Amino acid sequence: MDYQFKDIEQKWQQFWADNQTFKAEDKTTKPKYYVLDMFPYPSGAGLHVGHPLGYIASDIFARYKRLKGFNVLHPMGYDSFGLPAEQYAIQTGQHPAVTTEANIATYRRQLDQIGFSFDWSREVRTSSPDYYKWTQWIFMQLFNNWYNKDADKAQSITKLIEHFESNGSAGVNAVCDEEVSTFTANEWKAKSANEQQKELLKYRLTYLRESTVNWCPALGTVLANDEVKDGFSERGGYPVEQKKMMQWSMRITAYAERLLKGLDKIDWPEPLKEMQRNWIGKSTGASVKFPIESQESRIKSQEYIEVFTTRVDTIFGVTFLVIAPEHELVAELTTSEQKAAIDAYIVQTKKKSELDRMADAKTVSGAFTGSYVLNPLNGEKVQIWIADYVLAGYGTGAVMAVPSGDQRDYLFAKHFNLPIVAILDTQNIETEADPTKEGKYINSDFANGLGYKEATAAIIAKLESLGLGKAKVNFRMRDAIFGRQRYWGEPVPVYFKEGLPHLISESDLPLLLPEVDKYLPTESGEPPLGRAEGWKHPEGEYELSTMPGWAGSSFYWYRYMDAHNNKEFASKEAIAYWKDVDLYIGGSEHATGHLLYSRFWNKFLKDIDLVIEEEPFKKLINQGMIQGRSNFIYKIGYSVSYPPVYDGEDDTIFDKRSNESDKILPQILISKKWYNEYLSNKNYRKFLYDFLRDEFLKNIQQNSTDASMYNGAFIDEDIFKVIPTHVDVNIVENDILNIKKLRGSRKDCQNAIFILEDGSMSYPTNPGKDGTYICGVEIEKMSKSKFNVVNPDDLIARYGADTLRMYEMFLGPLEQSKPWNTNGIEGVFKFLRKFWRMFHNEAWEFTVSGAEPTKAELKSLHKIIRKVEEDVERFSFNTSVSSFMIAINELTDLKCNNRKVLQDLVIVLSSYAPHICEELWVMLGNEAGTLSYATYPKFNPAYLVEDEFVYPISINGKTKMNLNISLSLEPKEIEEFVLANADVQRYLDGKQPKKVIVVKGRIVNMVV
RNA sequence: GCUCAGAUGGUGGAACUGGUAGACACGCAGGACUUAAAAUCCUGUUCCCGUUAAAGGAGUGCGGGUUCGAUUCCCGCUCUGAGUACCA
Repeated sequence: MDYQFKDIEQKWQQFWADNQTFKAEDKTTKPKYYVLDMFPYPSGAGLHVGHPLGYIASDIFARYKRLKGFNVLHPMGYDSFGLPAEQYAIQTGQHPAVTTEANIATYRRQLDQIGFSFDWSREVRTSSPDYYKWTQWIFMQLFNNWYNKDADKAQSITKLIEHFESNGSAGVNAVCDEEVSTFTANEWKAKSANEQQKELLKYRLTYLRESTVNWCPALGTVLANDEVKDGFSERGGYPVEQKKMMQWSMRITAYAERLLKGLDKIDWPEPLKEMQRNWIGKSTGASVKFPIESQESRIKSQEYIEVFTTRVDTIFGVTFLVIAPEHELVAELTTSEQKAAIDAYIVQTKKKSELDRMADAKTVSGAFTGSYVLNPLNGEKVQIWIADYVLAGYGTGAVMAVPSGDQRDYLFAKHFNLPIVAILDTQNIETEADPTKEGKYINSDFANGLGYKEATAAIIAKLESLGLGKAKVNFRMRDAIFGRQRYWGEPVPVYFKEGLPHLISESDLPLLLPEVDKYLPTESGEPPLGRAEGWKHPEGEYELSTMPGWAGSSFYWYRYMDAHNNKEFASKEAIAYWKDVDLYIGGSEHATGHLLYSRFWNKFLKDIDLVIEEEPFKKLINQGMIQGRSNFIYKIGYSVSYPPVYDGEDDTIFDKRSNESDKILPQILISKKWYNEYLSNKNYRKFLYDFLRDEFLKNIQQNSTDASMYNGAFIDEDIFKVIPTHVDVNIVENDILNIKKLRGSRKDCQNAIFILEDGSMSYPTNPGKDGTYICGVEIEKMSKSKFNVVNPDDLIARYGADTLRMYEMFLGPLEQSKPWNTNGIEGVFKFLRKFWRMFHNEAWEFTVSGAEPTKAELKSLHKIIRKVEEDVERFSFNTSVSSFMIAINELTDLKCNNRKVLQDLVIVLSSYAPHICEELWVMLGNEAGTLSYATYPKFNPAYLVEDEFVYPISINGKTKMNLNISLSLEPKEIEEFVLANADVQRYLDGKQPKKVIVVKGRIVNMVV
C-alpha cells in the first residue's frame, strides 16, 4: 500500500496512549535525562504552527536519548492561571476555570496529533488545587525564612528569633528592610507579640511593603517591571501609572550575587545570560555621605545626603550635587528664594510621562535648591540641584556630579554655568567630558600623582576613616512584587489579625480559590476576592490579592518528578534521582521573568535542603520565533463621481446611485508584477485607469436596469489607486493565488476580474487558461487580523504529523527566528514517501531482501548514523533532515532493499518521524511498541574508510580541476603525481610552480 | 547611545577545526509517461561573457589586512533584527 499517513499516525498515537509507552520510570538503573519544554499558557486561539517548534526539537531529543539508553523524563503541562482567561470572564461572565478547561482540551488534541512522546501521567496544571497547594506551601516557606548574609543562605526564622532572644539585634547580618530597629535581648523579650511580628516581617523572604508599583487601571492590577513595556502593559497595551500600595514582595535581591555568579556555570545562550546580567545590574563603587551645610535651622531630619558612585576617584572633581525631584529632602533643602523655581520644575517633571522623559533625554533641565553640601574630603561648598535625569528609584536618588568625567554632568554644568574641574593630567575637557581612567590625578589633594587604582583605594580608605563613605555594591534589580489584584491566580495563604499577616495552618492547604459573582474589583476598590461571600479565616480576614503569573511556573519542573504526591511537592527520592533539568527548550522572552524567578526559587529551595542542585536548568536552548508570512492581493480602489443633481425643492444634492456603483463594477485585482509596474510606470497606470473606466461603462450597459441613471458618471483619475490587501494565506500556494477559492470565500471578490501575471484576464465566466495570479509577500507577526496564521491541524490533515515535524526542523536552525513558509513542505513529504517506497515493490507490496548489505549501502547507512548523532547532540536538526534526504537518495539509487540496512535506518529516523517508523518497524517483524526503546545503531568508522580521494587541484587558490589520487600516497608523492599530469602541465603553461602545498586528504595548491 | 545576534543564488538554507562556496529542499525551465490532468520520473538551474562542445571572468553586505589558500581569522564601515537605557 502507498504511504497512508493518516491511518498510520492515528494508529500509533492510539497505541502510545493505550500502552503508556512514554511513561518514565522512577526506579531504574539507567542514567536519567530530563528534557523539559516551557509549558504553555492555554490560550483560546489554540496552537499555531510556531508553537510546536520547540516541542518538536525537544521531542526529537527525548526520543533520541531513549534510543541511547537513557531513562528520559519528558513531561508536559499547562501554566493555566493568567490574565486572558480572566479578561474573558469579565466580558462574558464565563468562569475562567471553564474556559481554561476547554482551551486545555484543544491544546491537548492539537499536541496529540503531532505525536509527542510526553509522559502525560505527570501532567500538571498550575490552576489545579492539588498543584497550587504547593505554590502556596513554598510561599509559606519563604515567609518562614530570612537571608543570613554571614551564612550566605536562607535560614529558618526561628533561628533569627533565637538570636534576638539571646543577643538582641546585635550581630545580625541580614538582607532585610532598611529601617530595622536595634534592640537588646531583654528589649526583644519585652516586646509584645505583635511588635515582634512586625519586626520579623522586615526580615522574612516574603514580606509586606509599601512600594511604588506599576498600577494598571484598565486591568485593575499591579504589574511587575517585566510586564510593563514603555509605560504600557505588555498584555493588552493599557497605560500604566505609578502608585503607592501595600504589597507582598519577594526578597530576590538577597540572591542577586548568587544569581549573577550562577550564570557562569550553566550552559545557556550568551545573549540570554547577558540579559539577566543587565537585569541584575551589578555595579561596584562606593557610597559617600555629603554633609549638608546647615546654618539654617530648617534642615533637621538628616545631616547628610548619601550618594552612590562608581567613580569615587573623581570626588575632587565634584562641583555640584543633583538629587531626584522626588527625593525626600527636596522640600527641606529648598530655600525660600528658590521655592518658586523648584516648585515650577517639579510641576513640569510630573507632567512629563515616562515616555516623554526618555524621548527628551537630550534636553538639559534642572533647578537649584539654594542649599549646599560640603565635599567630605576638602570641605568645599557644593550646590544642590534637582534634575529629572537622576532617578529616585536607583541608588540613593542622588548623585555627585563630576562634569569633567561624566557627559551628562558636563552638559548640565555648561547649561547652568557651573564650574568644571579637571582631575586627571591627561583629561581633555574642552568640548565634552572625558571619562578616561588613565593618567595621574591633579587638583585632588592627597590623591595627586596617583593612578586610578591607588587613588580609588586611598579615597575609600580616607572616607571610611572619616565615617563618611564605604565601598559598596549596588544592584539595579529590585525586590519582586508578589501580588496581583486579580481573581484568576493562587490565593495567598495568609490572614490578617490586628493588621498583621499570619500564615494559615499547613494542614489547611490548599487555600481554595473561592467563587465570586463578578470578576471585577469591589465597589470599595478591593480585589475581586473581596466579593467572595463567607470566605473568612476564623482568626481574621484573608489576603485578597492573588499571586502573580510567575508563582506557579517557578518550581513546576520539580512537581513533574512526582506529580501525584500529596504529602510533598516532590519526594526526596524523586528529587534525588531526577535532580535537575538537563535540557530546557523555550523562548527568550522569559529571560528576565520566569527564568530569573525560577532560579531564585530554586536557590531558596536548595538553601532549605529541599532540592539538590543550585541551578535548575543545566542547558537551555531558545527556539526562534516563527513569524507570519502574509500574502497580499492588489485591489484597485476607486470612487465613482456623478455630476450633481438637484431635487428642485430645496437645492440639496441627492444621489442614491453611488450606493449601487459598487455592485455595478466588480473588484479588479492585479497580479504582483503589474502592481510593481503600476508603482514604477506611468503608462501602465494610465492603462489601468482606462481598463477600469471601460469595464465600468461595459458593466453599466450589461447590468444596470436603468443605464441612463449613470449618465455623466466618471471615475476620478486622481483618486484611483491600487491597494495591497491581506489575503488568507491558506488559499495561496507558493504565492500563487487560488482564484476559485478566493471567489468562494469572499463576497466582494466573487465577481472580481483578475489581471494575471502573463497579462491575461480571468473573469468569473471565463477563468483564463494558463495565467497565474502571484500575490505579494510581507513578513509580519503571526496574527488573525493579518490572515497569515497557519494552523498545524490543516497541515497534518494534508501531509501528516511526520512531515510537519520534519518540515519544521528543515526550515532552518532552531535558534533562528524565521518566517513560516509552507512552500517547501512538499519536498519533505516526498522524502517520506520515497522512504516508504524503499520497503515496497512496484505494486506497493512490502518486500525486503535478506541479502548481505553491500559496501556502498553500509557506507550510506553509517554516514547517516554518525551524522544524526552529531547533529542531534549539537541541536542542528535542520542539517540532519538534509542528511536523511541524501541517505535515502543514495540508497534509492543503489536500489537498496536490504533488511539489515533498512532496520537500522528506521531506528535512526524514528526520533524525527516516529509514526512511519513504528509502522515499518512492525512490518519488519519487530514487536509493536519496542521501537521507542530500541538501541541506536553503533557507528562503525570502518565502513567510511576510503582508499582514494578526489583532490581539488588549484593554482593560486583557484580550483582548476580534480584528480583522483590514492590516499596511501604521501605529500611528496602526490606532488610528483600531480606535476606529472598532462592537464596540470597545460594549466601551468610550461611554468615551474614556485611552491606546491599538499594537504593530505584535502587539497593541492600550486603557487605560480 | 550601549550590548548581543546576523547579512551566502529567484527562495529557505549548507559548508562543524581556514582547504572544491551554493549540499539538501523549494521554485523555475525543458523532457518522459498520459486522450488530458493530477501523481510520478528524468535533465538543467549563482551571475556575466560566450559557444557545436568549450574556454574565460566575477562572486558569500562594503572597504582593507593576515595567509599558498578566507563565507570562516583580524581592523574599519553599512544595513537588518533583538534586548536595554538619563543606572550615577
